[in-house]
Amino acid sequence: MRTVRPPVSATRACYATTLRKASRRLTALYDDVLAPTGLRSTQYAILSELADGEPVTINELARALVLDRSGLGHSLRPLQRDGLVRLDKDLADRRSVNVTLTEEGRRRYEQAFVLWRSAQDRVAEVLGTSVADELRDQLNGVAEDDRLT
Amino acid sequence: MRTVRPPVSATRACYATTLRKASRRLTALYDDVLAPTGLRSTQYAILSELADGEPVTINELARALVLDRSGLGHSLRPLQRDGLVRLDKDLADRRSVNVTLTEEGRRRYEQAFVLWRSAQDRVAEVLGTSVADELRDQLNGVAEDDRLT
DNA sequence: CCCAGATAGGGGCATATGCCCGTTATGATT
DNA sequence: AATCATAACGGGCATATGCCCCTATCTGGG
Repeated sequence: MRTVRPPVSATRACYATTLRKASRRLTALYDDVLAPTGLRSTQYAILSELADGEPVTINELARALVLDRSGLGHSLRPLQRDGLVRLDKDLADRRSVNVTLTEEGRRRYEQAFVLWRSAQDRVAEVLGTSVADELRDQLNGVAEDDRLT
Repeated sequence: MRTVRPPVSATRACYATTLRKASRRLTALYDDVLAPTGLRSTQYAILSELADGEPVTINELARALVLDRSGLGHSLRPLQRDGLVRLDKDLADRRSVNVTLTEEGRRRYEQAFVLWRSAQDRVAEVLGTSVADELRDQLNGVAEDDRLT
């Protein structure tokens, strides 16, 4: 016996694939909006994580962003090269590297922040603020759920 | 004056960043589960989109997966190299390239399908089936929403 | 004090994604 | 039939991510 209604396509059934599709769609939107600053979504995310000013190690940053530590190291190179972040050996634990925003990095971040907000507004406008916020909060839960490992 | 409760971190506020974090978390889980097959999540997604057997062009595939056309072209190379998919010029429109699963590709897909289901079950078990399904359905909506462009 | 085990990164390699530009093939217009 | 706009790719380049292995440091027993 076959289902009456056509089953959803295989990729629409997969939790991970759906998440990646939605992620690509939204990332493209933010990338477009942020383009004038020369920053990409991921780069913006890194800068915003550093924006409070407290130095963080690569490991801490990776955990906060749910990123692979090595991968984050690579992603920091362009930012360091462009003078937006600084990497300093931690004096107390010389295995660690502290990442901080440079002045230039802060300027760039603040410039991007304005555009970022307009991207956020656009999403809230399309999905509805409460829907978007609830969705985001649920996804933060998924992102931080250690059982999903 | 400062806020009483610590504000959510900047990256937890961003719709796109949250989506990418959750996406990375879940993709890592699926990659782990699929590892024995030598397929990654994205590759599995491509194969599953081809699994119904009807040939699709690179463009159609890209749209279905919310992927950049050029990027998808690159992603197909490893699959073609490993003999899992075949690329043929469309006879009717020779600009187009039809992508189809090879026999080997189908075998691999079916092998991966079993593991994929266990990954799905794991997610459903952690989040709850109805929560996970609703979340996924909402995200499919986001992925397909042309207003988010 | 010394060593075994654990931890933080770096480097290399492979895939993932996207953008831009150039080429080829269609199709609609004149 | 010549023309021109459009569509589908391919190739090159840059960042995004992750994995694995190696090195430099810590750290907690002996």
